[in-house]
Amino acid sequence: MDKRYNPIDVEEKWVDIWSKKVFHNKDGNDSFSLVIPPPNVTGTLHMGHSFQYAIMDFYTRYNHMSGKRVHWQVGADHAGIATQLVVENNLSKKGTNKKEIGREDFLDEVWKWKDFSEDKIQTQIKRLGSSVDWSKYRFTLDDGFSKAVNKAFVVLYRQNKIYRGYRLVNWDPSLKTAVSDLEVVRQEKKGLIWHIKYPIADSDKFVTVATTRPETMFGDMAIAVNPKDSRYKSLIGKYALLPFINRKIPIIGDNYVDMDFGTGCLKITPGHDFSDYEIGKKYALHEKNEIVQTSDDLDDFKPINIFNDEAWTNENVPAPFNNLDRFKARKVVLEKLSELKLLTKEEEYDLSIPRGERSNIVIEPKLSNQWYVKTSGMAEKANEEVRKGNIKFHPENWIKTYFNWMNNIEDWCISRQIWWGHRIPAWYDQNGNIYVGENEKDVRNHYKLKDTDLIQDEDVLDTWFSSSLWPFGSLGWPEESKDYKEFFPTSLLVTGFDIIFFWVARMMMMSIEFTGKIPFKDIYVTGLIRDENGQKMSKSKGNIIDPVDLIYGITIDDLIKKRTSNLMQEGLAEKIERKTRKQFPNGIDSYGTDALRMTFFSLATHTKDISFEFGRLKGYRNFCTKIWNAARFIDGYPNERDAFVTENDNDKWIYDEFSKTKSQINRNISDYRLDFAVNEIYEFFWSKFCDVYIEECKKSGNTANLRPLLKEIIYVLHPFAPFITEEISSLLFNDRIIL
RNA sequence: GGGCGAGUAACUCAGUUGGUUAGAGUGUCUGCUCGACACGCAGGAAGUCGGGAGUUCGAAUCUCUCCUCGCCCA
Repeated sequence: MDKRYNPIDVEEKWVDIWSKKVFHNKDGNDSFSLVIPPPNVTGTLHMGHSFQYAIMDFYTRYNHMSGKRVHWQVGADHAGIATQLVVENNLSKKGTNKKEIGREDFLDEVWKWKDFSEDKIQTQIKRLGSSVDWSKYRFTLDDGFSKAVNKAFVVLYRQNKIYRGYRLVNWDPSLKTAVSDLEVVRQEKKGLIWHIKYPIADSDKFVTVATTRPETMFGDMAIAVNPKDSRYKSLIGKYALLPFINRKIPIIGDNYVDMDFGTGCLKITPGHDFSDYEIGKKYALHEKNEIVQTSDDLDDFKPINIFNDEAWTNENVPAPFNNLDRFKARKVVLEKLSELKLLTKEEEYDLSIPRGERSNIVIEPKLSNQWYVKTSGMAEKANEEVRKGNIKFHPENWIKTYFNWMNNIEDWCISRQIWWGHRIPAWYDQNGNIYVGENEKDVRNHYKLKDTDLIQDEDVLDTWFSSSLWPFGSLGWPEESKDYKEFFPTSLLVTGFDIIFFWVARMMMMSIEFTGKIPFKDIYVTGLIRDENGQKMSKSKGNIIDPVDLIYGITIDDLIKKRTSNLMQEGLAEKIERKTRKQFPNGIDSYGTDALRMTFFSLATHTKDISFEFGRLKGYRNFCTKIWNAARFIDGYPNERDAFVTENDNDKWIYDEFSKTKSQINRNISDYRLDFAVNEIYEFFWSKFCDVYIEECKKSGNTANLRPLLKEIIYVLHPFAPFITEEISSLLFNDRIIL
């Protein structure tokens, strides 16, 4: 054995063996299963993935060693918008775009990218030693999974739990698709609010509204005031005239209006604001002969839309305001209002601007036809399981976050106007009638259509719709497959708190809906890995660390190359280079996978933000070397006995300590506290086994117990550090820990 | 506005549910090339546990309050 543990060769040897192996334990009594949160095929894996996979691998190996039948389901997610964007960027670098090459060729490009990315991801998962079952690999767009997705859609539709609706959605004008509430991020920003005078019809008076979005005035359909507001009480029932277009809009009284906000008069633009939409609906606002009217019949409600798909003003907006983008339109409106002396005030105001999480462009509420999942009933069933304790969060405090969202859940918009994804299994005839079925043949059968021309919906499903089926879909549902029967519900889900709403909650709802069972019993919620200063790792900050570079090490020049390539912003490269050189003057050392894993475990505390720390990584590399050297020392003694025999006080003491350590570790593992567990084994191995027991053995010459004890310890250590323990086991004991 | 969380050694963090002198890793200081290991060994320094008040025999831990930061939802 080498004097210093050299992880790379050892690890590559076991990676090769394990990636061909099926970790199963066919004859085990109990079963333990978990599904990988399928990584997006957008590129490569990051620290967060490695972190979670280390934890999943820990539990898989641990349960495997305790004799259970284990199954860790592996796969990848097509990640609709995200992947499509990557490929679109690649195309634009080549000087073309998706429109130019068309839907079919574009999808070919995406599939090529998927293969490329998938290959990298698989190599990475293997390199971490992950004990997944590669023979069961699934992709969310593979044939079987797509069947599950279609089936789910059709079943929900036929139970009236999916519907198509024309309403206001979050529209991303650059991607030209609807996105869900969760995909919109709010940005706090100082902005302006304007006071605008609208003439009152048949009068020489004015009413002044305050708005942050003057450009939407062409979509105004009412002015609302609080009925208790003495300033405006008398105006209720009268009409205002919309400047420039002279549309007559009613002044309505509604308690919704906050008297202290702005002027106390609110312009109501149902086609371009979510709250206004609700008010517009309440009064069923609709325009007839340039006059907006109210009604008691909801069917009359007809909001006015003033933007096209790219959020440029459309034909409902007169010249000179039409055919302008929103920001230009605002400018022109303000200028003209000012000329007419209708702009009375402009003041600073704190804005909360909605932006697309992927595109970063300002989201525009837009009226459109979309598909929705009715969530309220499903949410209630999921909540019930959580309340009863059948599904547990660890740390349990996340239950609050979960309920906070679930109790206010809204219907889920699941259609996206993109190309990469599961095409919505709905067809239309020439009259616009909707037919839903798993495929066209199924549709024709089910609806008894013969030669009717049918056109399939152009849209695809939200990626999270398919992901929500992952725990059972990946195991074979809707087929009653062997894996589904054996491993569903799964035992454990390991995932980040950031996708509790996106994914965890939705899996719960869908799983109960389709299988009648919960998808998992325990949820191990992890924090997010950040850099050493607690900063989020990102390309633009130039602080990304690739887990592979911690395993193999990387030179400073290569690291800089990695961090500064494909930067979106000019001038950033120099800054990143300076920072990187300062932090890693000599590049990054090789630490090996076991050290990285144990570092992750020690960082898996109950905190949300996890600062990734090199000091700790170094500490666990030292620990690996310590393990190696202890084994090397013990290897110098002959094999005298197979089992530990207590012969003296030293033996008794260490064996006691060992038992205590084991039971403590087992407790920590079932409590999902791997940080405690890894401390426990570290402390035992170093301070007790090495510093005291081995030293005493040396002194007394009673060394016969060293080998058998080491063997026992190596087994406890294995889920923490699988590579080094397996290597020592084969070197010293000619024995495989994982069979 | 509602909710959640953080503030403990120079740095990054634990503190397993109120119990002896508050812990770890890294860093730092002193001394060690002594037969496993300098990625080591032996020893050491280092903390008003964000501030204040309270409950208690006893508080980093419970209560109140204030300050500073962060996240999520509207």
